[in-house]
Amino acid sequence: MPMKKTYFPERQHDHEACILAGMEHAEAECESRNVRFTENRRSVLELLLADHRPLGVYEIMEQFDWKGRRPAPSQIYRALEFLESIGLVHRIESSNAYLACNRPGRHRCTLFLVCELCKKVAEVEAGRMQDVITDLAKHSGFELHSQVIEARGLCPECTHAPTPDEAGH
Amino acid sequence: MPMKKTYFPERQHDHEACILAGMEHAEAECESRNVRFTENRRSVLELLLADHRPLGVYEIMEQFDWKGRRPAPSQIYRALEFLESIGLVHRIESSNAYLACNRPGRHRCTLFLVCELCKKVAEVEAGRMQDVITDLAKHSGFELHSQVIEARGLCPECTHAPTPDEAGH
DNA sequence: AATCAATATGTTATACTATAGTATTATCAA
DNA sequence: TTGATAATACTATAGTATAACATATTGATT
Repeated sequence: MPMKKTYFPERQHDHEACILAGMEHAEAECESRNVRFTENRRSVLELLLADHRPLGVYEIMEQFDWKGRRPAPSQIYRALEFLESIGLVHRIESSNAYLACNRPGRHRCTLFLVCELCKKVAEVEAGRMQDVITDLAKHSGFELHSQVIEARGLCPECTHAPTPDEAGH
Repeated sequence: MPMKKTYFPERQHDHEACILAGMEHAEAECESRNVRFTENRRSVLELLLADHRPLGVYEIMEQFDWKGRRPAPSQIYRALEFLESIGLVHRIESSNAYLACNRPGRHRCTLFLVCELCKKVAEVEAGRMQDVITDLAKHSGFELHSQVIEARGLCPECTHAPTPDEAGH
């Protein structure tokens, strides 16, 4: 019987390394696209990478303490828009919140598995779904620009032992 | 070559009959579930049925003129929550807006095709996608509760002739 | 170095979306 | 008629998002 692959971040993964890798990838991505990876954008991405949950803009604002100042919402939105445009951040529509991409550049189409308890999100390659949507759109004469595919439910850990401790994180 | 089926409401369909059918179905649905189809709920559904676009809560509030009073947001939200819970209304996550169900009780799983220009929405049966999601969730040890599948792009009419007239509706 | 265009930020204001909480009213069954 | 349940009315507030305009930074060009 094959081991199940959860796609959710492992409880004991090296989170420091995980953040670092994310920042390094971002660095490289900006360089290769010849766009600027400014302090603003860097700070927002760092905050998002620090968590495997999507954060609302006001959560980001609260944690954002860049040189003692408080950023206005538009600052955050601008950074998010930029990060999203180059695939470093995803917006989770059903949560109105933003998630640092965990698998940069690897997915043709992504299904997000959103845990309703601990809020963690897994990104799953969903090429098969992309094909079905493309097909259905074509048959409807619909010119497809983008799609949103999100599943809501309980992650493996929360299914098994949904404790306040897990939920609290 | 087979005729394309758009799933979008036909320009010349009998809209009066369409609204009436929606209200009658709602009536029957509430009766069979033994829940109350109150004035509040009725009014909100009527407003949604009058349009094949999803409406924001504040759009609904503006149009809502029940006995001269102005409802508070929570009134509308309560009606929407009720209508959604029995499948008469869908929430379109990527628009933060609400749509009267066009094909009540007919779909196992729905893909929404959202036109970014005229805002009309088509509901397409997406059983194949449900199967794929169920499968992916199972392999991730994810307990699936619900899913959101929305495509954004241009409807057949707007693809062909995107005029202000069409967009304006 | 000085200039210019393009990009990004700072700031203020405002609009839109959503929920909490409490009091009151309507409905219906016992 | 009383009591339980469901629904509404109302007030307040929290959270999400954009517009508009001024300023500053960057980097290319002269």
